[in-house]
Amino acid sequence: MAVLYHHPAPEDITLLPLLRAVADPVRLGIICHLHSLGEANCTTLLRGRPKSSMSHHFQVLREAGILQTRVEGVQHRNTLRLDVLEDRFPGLMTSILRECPTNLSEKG
Amino acid sequence: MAVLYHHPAPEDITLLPLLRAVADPVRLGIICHLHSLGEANCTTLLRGRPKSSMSHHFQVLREAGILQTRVEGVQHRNTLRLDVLEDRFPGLMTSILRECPTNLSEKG
DNA sequence: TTCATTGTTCTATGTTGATAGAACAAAAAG
DNA sequence: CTTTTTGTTCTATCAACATAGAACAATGAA
Repeated sequence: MAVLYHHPAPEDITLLPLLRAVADPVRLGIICHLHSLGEANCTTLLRGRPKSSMSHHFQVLREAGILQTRVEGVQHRNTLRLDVLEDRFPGLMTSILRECPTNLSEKG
Repeated sequence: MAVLYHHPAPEDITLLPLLRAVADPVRLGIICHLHSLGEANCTTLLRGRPKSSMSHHFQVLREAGILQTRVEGVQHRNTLRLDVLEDRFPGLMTSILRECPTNLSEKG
């Protein structure tokens, strides 16, 4: 897993890929959970889904510039890049996060 | 064309369909053009695309609550529902419209 | 009525992308 | 070294959706 993640620079984050990434129920869920948890690894957010699926979604979010991944031992910890996103597209993430269900623990 | 359009009520506009609708290059283009033109019919925004495709995209935008269509004679005039959207998802459309190319006439 | 314009509906096609199993890779623990 | 945990990569499959042609419907003009 000595994977070298590529996190796009702020200038390279563009609207369309970002909207595409966000326009998916699973990924929207990931975003909301990351927002409430602050940081989380892939396995934490599986809900019966296969790891390969989640890994895919994290990759999409990463390449869209929405989250960044930090390797710590065996785990890959993910965080939202809120500052960067707010700087790049003011108000966008805020308006999306506002729609997150308040009680995320209902399903885990 | 005595089509009865269904425009969802503000409460029935939900985030995921809205994001889905917006996460498409053609529809993003339509949105930007509508924003700069104020109002436009389908044919005005064709750029070599078949009418059926555009009609489809307008339908998606309409059902997502992004625009409303007003029939005037043979033409169907479309407008963004900015007030409703701003009320429902504050800041979202604003942050998207901010990314519209300033010179929309480059390609039409 | 006849024709032109506008846009929808129907249908088919093709492409993109989500899902998921299996094999693999890396790190830490035993 | 072996095992366990974590997550990626590869591959295949399936579903959703964009594209587009053709026929149709409605309005207005000639």
